[in-house]
Amino acid sequence: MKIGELSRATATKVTTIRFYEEIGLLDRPVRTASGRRTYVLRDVERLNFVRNSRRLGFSIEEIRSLIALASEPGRECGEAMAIASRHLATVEERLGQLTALRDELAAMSRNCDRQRIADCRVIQAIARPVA
Amino acid sequence: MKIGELSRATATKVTTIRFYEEIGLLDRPVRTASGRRTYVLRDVERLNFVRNSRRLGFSIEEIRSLIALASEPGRECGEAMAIASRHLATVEERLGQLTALRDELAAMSRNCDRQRIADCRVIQAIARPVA
DNA sequence: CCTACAATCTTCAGTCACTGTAGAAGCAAG
DNA sequence: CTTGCTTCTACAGTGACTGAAGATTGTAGG
Repeated sequence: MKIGELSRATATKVTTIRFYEEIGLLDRPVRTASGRRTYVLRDVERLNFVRNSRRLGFSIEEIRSLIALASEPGRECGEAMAIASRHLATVEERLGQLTALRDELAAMSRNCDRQRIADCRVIQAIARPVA
Repeated sequence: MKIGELSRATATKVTTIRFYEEIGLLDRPVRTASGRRTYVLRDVERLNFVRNSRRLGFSIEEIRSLIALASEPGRECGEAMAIASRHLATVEERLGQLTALRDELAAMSRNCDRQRIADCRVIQAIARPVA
């Protein structure tokens, strides 16, 4: 399996695959005589794991830890839980901030009825000093 | 007013103030004989405008546009509205994604009852191929 | 076999919005 | 005068990629 196939199989850009290898999220693959990377099923699985983790918002560092954990099937999974829970907490927090922000933006847009800039509620709302 | 005072007045790091000047969000201030930057009230207002915009998630480019608009009090504010509305739409979208993600993370954590890694629901959930 | 074109290779720079560092110089108080 | 704070410039680093330049290699059609 060549890099382009792995790319299509996982919906990941070729450059991103090489980048993941560079930073150690993927193992260095076997090369052909002419230097092309060749991959096997395990590489597809690993890359899917990485992509899913990123989609869920885990950082590269967190993914490194999750991979290390996943490779020790005998261990208890408390640490994996801890990583996921911490991440959930930051997502919850970000969600709260984003909701507040949405409300603020919505209020700005609602209150403005297309007057002149001098009276524009949007501009005024942004210009007022931070509380 | 020196840069340190402006920094305290707006809760903005000194390095960030210099950065905003560099990229043109703040005007180049008058310098003292020895080269120190001196600011006036208008600079505090401008910086507050920038900070508020960033807090609301507007990009540097959007802020550039908003500043340009704000400096033409006679114009109609439709364009400012458009920028805010577009931004609101992207925030709404991000909010939806983040909510879905939160639910997914929460489900992962809920279903895992601290078994061995080999059976860990968190690891399994991440490892499964993208739908 | 030749040619065209696609795929791959390495290396490096760019993105965004800052943040931090090093080393030098200015300034005020004790 | 010295101590310690602030400020100065210039540049490197962050995270997670993305893109481009320029060189090879592989492959399909003629």
